[in-house]
Amino acid sequence: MRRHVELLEKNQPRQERAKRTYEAILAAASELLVEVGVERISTNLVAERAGITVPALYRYFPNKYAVLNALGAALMDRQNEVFAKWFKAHLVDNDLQRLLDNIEALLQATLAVTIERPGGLELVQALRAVAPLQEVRLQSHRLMAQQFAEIAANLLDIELDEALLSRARVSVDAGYAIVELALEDDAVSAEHILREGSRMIQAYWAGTPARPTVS
Amino acid sequence: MRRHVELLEKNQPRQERAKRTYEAILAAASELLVEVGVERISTNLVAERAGITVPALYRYFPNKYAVLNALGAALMDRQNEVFAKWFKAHLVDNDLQRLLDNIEALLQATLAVTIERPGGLELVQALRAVAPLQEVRLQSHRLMAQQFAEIAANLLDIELDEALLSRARVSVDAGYAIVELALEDDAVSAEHILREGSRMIQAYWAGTPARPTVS
DNA sequence: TGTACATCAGTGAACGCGCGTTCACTGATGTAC
DNA sequence: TGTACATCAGTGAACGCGCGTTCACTGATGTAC
Repeated sequence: MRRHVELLEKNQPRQERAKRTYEAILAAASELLVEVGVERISTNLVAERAGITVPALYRYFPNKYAVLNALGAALMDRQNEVFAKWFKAHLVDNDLQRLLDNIEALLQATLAVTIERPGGLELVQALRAVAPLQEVRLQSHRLMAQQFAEIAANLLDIELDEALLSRARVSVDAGYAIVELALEDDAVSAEHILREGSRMIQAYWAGTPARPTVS
Repeated sequence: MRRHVELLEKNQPRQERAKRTYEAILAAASELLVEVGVERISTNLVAERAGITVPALYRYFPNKYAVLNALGAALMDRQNEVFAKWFKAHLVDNDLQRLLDNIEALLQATLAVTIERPGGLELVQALRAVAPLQEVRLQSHRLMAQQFAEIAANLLDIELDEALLSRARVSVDAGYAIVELALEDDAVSAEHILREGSRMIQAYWAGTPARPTVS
């Protein structure tokens, strides 16, 4: 029913000038995502804002979805990076509890990465709502859940089965829901929301059965 | 920056024929939300699918956002209704534990209501991503959080402060995140996700301090 | 170090199309008498 | 019970506009010699 949309980029920028153009396109798209929204953004608008003509944009991207895809992939990479750094910083002595104690820091860092660039929240919401872009976000969440589940299986000395993977995935998606909630509703306190959200995830994992230690 | 968009409906359908037309518009919009997505849906497309001409659509709605707003409001109403019915069914003997024990049923019912009509998931995602429609969803979530917090304050005999409200809101948004996850990723088992999600919310509330009973 | 030239990068102009929106109009409905 | 007629509902045609996309072209860059 829904036609396939090409998301791959076309020519890669080679010269210096081209790289600036490429970056200008991404920056312009970010701004417009905030100003006019996904449903109104267009290649014409992006090119104009970037200070280039439309055919110049077409040199690098086949359509607007490819532009948003590039932006989305970059954000997902940054989020995955935050996740990896967090493990590196707090995974010591094979201690799951220590990891859990620092979940609030993970949510805060994820929030920070998302608002760092203009249009971060709008981009995440667009990745959810626009079918051709959904896989970018889903893959990122699947990857994080997989990594989380592997580490948990390791620390708890239990098998990585579907139940554990579901647990991890629920945690990942709940974590992002909390970050998005903190960003999208001005009526709530972002600080309180992140704190409560991390408590929820902590409480959830506190009840995970570990293999009884043989002494 | 972002221009104001009129969401109010114009003329109300009065005659029988008009009501059929009105319903046909909503049904067509639902279908097209699935087929072409929010970013591609248009009044022209909706009118054509509904079997009417465009000016007939304009008789009832000022633009496509108003159509989506009407659909969204209807879905939010249904979700609020599910929430109210759930309380009615499981709130007995002032027992919070009993309520928590049945959270999975609430998630299942919410999921059922969302897939009941075509385009349910796509609509929820659109409500998130399209700025003029965001308030519909946010208001619904705020309302549920408020109701949940009031009941919890009552049952636990504690004060309804911002912390409790944050708790309730985090629970509500986590709940919807879980339902959406179950719907949007074919790679996961909806059943497992709902079960784990309800366990998470249960674990979260299990740690809520109640006022110590005076004996 | 200088420059010829192949390649890369970006432009101007044009196209057909679907969009949102409005108009004066015809036809359908339902009710007052 | 019948019908005149006020009101409601929907149409056909038209508009200007921004959209996506392509073309033959000019200009910029950088490197081989």
